[in-house]
Amino acid sequence: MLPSLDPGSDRAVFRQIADHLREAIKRGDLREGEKLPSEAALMKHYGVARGTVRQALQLLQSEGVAAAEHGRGVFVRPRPPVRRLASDRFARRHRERGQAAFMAESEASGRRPSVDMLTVTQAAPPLDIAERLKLDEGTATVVRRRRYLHDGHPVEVATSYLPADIATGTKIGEPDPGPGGIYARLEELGHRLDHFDEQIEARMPTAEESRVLALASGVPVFHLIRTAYDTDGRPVEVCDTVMAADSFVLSYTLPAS
Amino acid sequence: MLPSLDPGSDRAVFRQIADHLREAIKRGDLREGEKLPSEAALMKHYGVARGTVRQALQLLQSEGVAAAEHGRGVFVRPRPPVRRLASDRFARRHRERGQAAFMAESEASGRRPSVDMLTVTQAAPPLDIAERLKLDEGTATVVRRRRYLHDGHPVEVATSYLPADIATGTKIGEPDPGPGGIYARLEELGHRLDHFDEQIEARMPTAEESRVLALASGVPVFHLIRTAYDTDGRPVEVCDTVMAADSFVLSYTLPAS
DNA sequence: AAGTGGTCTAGACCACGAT
DNA sequence: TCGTGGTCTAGACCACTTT
Repeated sequence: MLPSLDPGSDRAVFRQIADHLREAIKRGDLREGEKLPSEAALMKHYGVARGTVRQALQLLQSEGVAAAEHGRGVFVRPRPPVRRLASDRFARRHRERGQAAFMAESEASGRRPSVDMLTVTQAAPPLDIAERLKLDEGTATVVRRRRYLHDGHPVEVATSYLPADIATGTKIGEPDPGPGGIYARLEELGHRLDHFDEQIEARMPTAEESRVLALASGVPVFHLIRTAYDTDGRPVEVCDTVMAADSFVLSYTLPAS
Repeated sequence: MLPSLDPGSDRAVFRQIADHLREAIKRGDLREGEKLPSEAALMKHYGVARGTVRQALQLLQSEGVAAAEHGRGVFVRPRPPVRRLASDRFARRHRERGQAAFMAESEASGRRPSVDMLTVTQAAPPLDIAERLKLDEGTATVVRRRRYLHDGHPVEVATSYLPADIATGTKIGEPDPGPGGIYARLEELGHRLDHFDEQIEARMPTAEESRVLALASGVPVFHLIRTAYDTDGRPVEVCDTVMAADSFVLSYTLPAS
C-alpha cells in the first residue's frame, strides 16, 4: 500500500514517509478514524530508525491530518461535520423564541448542546476589553464565563463582560439569565440592541486553551471578540470567545452597498 | 535567566524547557525577533541531550511562538501588525474610487500592496464551486488566480470563478480587468451586485499552501469561500481564498434584527 | 504479556550562515 | 572556518491499552 523511498530525492526521508501516508489518506486507502501502520511496521517497511518514523508521524499530527493515542496507535483524524454560524445568529427573532444563540445554532445542526463551567463574577475587565466598552480602567463589570459543548465534547469557551451599572442586580448577574439569554435581558432593561461588531483571528491554541477545549494537536482556534451596541450607540457587552476551529464554519453576509 | 528543571515534576523535561522559554518571552526577557539560546547552550544549561532540547524548540515552533532559521538560530516570532478586513470592503464606494478591495484595505493599513502570479484561464470549476455557482458539472468558467503581497511578503492566494457566459470576451477574462477590479466590470455588464456570502474556516496549511505563502510553522490559514450575488439572485462569482492567519484580523458587523 | 506510543540519551554527518 | 539548525541512527526505559 505504501511505496518505497526514493533514494535519489532531495526530500528528507521523514517527509517522504509523511507524503506517502498523506496520499494514502487522500486516496481513501486510509479512511477517517482508521489506524495508521504502527511505528514498528513503518520502521520495518522503510528500513529506517524509529526517530525517523516518529518525525513523519509528528509532521502529520502538526498538520492536523492524524492524531496519536497513547498505547493504541496513530489514527486518521476524522474531519467532524461542522456547525455553521450564520450571520443572523443574533437576530431578534431567535431570542423571541426563547433560544440563546449557541443553543439555537447547535440544535439546528443536529447536535446536543450543553453548557458547563459557568461562573459569574464581578471584576474589572482586561484593558482591551475596557476600551471596547468605553469604560475607564478599573471600572467594574459583570463577567460571565462558560464553556459550550456539542454532544458532550467541549468546543468553545466564552467570556462576556457587561458594565456593572447595567447588569448588577439583574438576572444578567445570575448563572441562569432566563429565556433568550442575556441579550433578551438587556433589551428588557431598555438597551435595545442595534448591531454587533465581530473581530476574528485564527491562531494556534495556548496550552491552557488546548486543555480546556481538549484539542488535538494541529487544530487551530478561532478567537472572536464581539462587541454589542444598543441603539444609543453605547457598547453594552463584549464577548471574548475561543472556538475549536475544526468544529466550526463561520458564515457571514456582506452587503454590496 | 532560565530556571532549572524540577526533577520531582511529572511534566516531561522538554515541556519544562519549553515552558521556561515561553515564560521568558511573555515576561519580555526575550523580545520579538530576538534569538533564543542555541541548542548547544540549552543542552549545557539543562544538562540534557540534544534531542530533548530540540523537542522543546519544536513545541514552541508548532505553537507559533518561535521560528527556526537554518544556520542562524531560533528566534522569537514577531507578531506582525495586522490588517483589518472591514465588512464594508466590497462596498460600491470603494470601487467607484477605482480601487479593488485588497488594494484599498491594504493601503489603509499603511502597507505596500502588490499582486503577482496572476493567471487567467478557462476551465470547469471543482464540484463544490460549481454547486455554489448553480452550474452543471463541467460547465466552463473563467478562472482568475493570483497572489497578494504586503510589502513584498505573500499573505494571500485567491482563485475566482466566474460563469463563462458572463465573463468570456470581457475585461474579466484579461489579466488586468481595469479600475475597480472585476466587480466594477460585472456591474457594467448589468450584474448589479446585491450581497456576498462569506464562509470562513481555519485550519493548518497544506504543504503547497505553506510554500506559496512562505508560512512559518505553527501559522494556521483562513480559508474563505465567498459567493457574490447580483440583484437577480444569481451567483456571479465564487472566490476561494487562503490567507496567512497571522497577517489578518477579519472584522464583520452583524445586524441585531 | 504483548503491542503501542512517549520520552530520553549519545552519538554521527550534513547544509546553511556569519566571520 | 565555526557555530547554527536539519536529519538520521541505535539503543534504552516508561506508560498506556488491549489481549
